[in-house]
Amino acid sequence: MEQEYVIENANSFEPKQVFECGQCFRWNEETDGSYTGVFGKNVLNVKKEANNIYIKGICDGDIKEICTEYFDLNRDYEEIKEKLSKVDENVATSIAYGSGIRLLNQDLWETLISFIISANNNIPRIKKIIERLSKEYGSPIEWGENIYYTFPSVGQLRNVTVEEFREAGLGFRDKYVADAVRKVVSKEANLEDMYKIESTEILRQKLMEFNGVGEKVADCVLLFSNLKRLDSFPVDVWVRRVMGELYFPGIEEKNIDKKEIQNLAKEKYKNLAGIAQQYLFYWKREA
DNA sequence: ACCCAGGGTCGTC
DNA sequence: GACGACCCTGGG
Repeated sequence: MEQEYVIENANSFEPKQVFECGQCFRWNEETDGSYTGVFGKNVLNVKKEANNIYIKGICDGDIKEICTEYFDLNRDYEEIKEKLSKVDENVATSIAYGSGIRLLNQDLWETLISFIISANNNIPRIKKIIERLSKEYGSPIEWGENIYYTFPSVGQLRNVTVEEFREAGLGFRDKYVADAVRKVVSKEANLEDMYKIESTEILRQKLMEFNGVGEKVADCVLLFSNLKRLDSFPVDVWVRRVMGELYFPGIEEKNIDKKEIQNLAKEKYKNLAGIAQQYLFYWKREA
């Protein structure tokens, strides 16, 4: 049954920014400017009018609880923006540009697989592949006249062959995803245990034990999944570009050491580096 | 037609 | 630590 939830005075919640800042792949814009997406066993539509957020859809539980968790509603983004704006003029500008960005609390398994697929790939194609996997192996959810599909669970992928992943369009990442499924099924890797690990660095190493997960993918999973390591600072081509322009003037992009970028980020943005990354990423990509 | 880049990682040297 | 290969797709 359809449920509804309204967030009033939502200053730090702009659907376009939340869903297009690169953290998620399953939210799509509707003709009216609202966004519809699938996460867990939920299908929701999110629309902003005046300064309110109107959410409706099919929920696997209480919509308010589910939204509070997923949309990170208990975190004070006003305070975060205030803190980060003080770092320097550059960040302040990027925050003014994407002041409605929030970090979603996404399922760890889905985030892990999604970002393995993201390697050396572009966003439209990543979205297509994930949609195809969901349709092929996920579970259907009916809402109105449409059928949506959940992201496939470990169990739903356990018998999928490398060849079948290749057919789904994963390209050379087919073997990585198949191996991740195998590791979790065989309990060689345990995702639940990862929540118990305190050190972001150790957790990062743990994630990198998955084939196809290097530093960048691990950092994205740390930041964008419900592991919620806000101190993680993924450096991709866009972030490298913007950080190079802002803090390493005159040096050619490819010559900037990635470690140096991350050290600088940690020093400047401290434990909010990941959120700063999102403001900078969105700013550079959109503007 | 051709090349290039895309939220990189891996194997090899 | 550097370097090329890698599936595939869209855009110049």
